Amino acid sequence: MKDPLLDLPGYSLRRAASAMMAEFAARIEPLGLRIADVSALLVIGANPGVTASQLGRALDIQRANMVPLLNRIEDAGLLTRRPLDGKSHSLHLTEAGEAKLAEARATIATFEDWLVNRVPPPHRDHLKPALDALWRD
Amino acid sequence: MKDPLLDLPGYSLRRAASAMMAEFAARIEPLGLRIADVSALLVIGANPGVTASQLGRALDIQRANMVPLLNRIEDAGLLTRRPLDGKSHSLHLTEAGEAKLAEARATIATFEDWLVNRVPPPHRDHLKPALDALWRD
DNA sequence: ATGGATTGCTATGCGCAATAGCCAAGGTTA
DNA sequence: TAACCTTGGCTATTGCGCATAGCAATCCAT
Repeated sequence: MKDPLLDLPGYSLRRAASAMMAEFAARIEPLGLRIADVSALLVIGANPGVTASQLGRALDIQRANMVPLLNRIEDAGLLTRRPLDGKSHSLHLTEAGEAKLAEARATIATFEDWLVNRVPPPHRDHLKPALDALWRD
Repeated sequence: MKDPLLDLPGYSLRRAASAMMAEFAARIEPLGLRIADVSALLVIGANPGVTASQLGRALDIQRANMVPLLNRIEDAGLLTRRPLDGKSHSLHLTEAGEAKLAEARATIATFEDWLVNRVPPPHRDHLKPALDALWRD
């Protein structure tokens, strides 16, 4: 069957992202985490005390959608919210959060290696710069 | 703020795909179509008479999810379902469907050019092969 | 002819994102 | 200081894409 979609870079991007997200979600699920959780843990871990809105801006997640995300990882005992000035809250990982983050980092490293190694060597080093040009301003 | 995500090719892939899909959805929305609709129209247009399940396999969309998709473009008068053998249906574009597909193709061409040209020339030709390696078997 | 596979479908749920609106707290300007 | 606008966190709702489970009818292979 003819498939005109196979000529479209945009379609390749869509399918590749979908496949890789499914793979990563499967690898991170045993840790009890979702993809969005992992991204939040990484940023909080690298920036203890960030506020929820700062985190949302970094992840490009709306304020409204940060709420259930932070609730979930707080309920899991990975995160504490501390009132900062009566309006903002600062976010910090608990010890369990730090431990979970360490596990996640190992999973991420393995996954990223696996992903990059799927790309044939001649193209490998071009993938990330090309992708970054598509979304970073 | 430190952002460890920016070093991860997988994250770049996720963000790039999200950004490009949003852009394409915005460009195709004036035609009254969604991204999934366009992919279906393209494949049906190139393969008149395909069955719904063949189409679903090409697009990697579950049978169950094909139903509302095909209903929608049929209700829009773009598609006819013809009984093929009492079990399968063959799919054909109507004249309106062909016309809409022609419009969509123009939008797609413009979009794909725009997308590819966002990638700096040194990386440009590597993007699609790299992406294809991530999802095509 | 029987059993297994396929087709199209309903129903339902999940994950992620978007919008509109609310209230309290901060910042800015008159 | 008072009025104003903005920001932060939140609720509630919606949409989209995708997944699973199950069903009835049909086709196919042994």
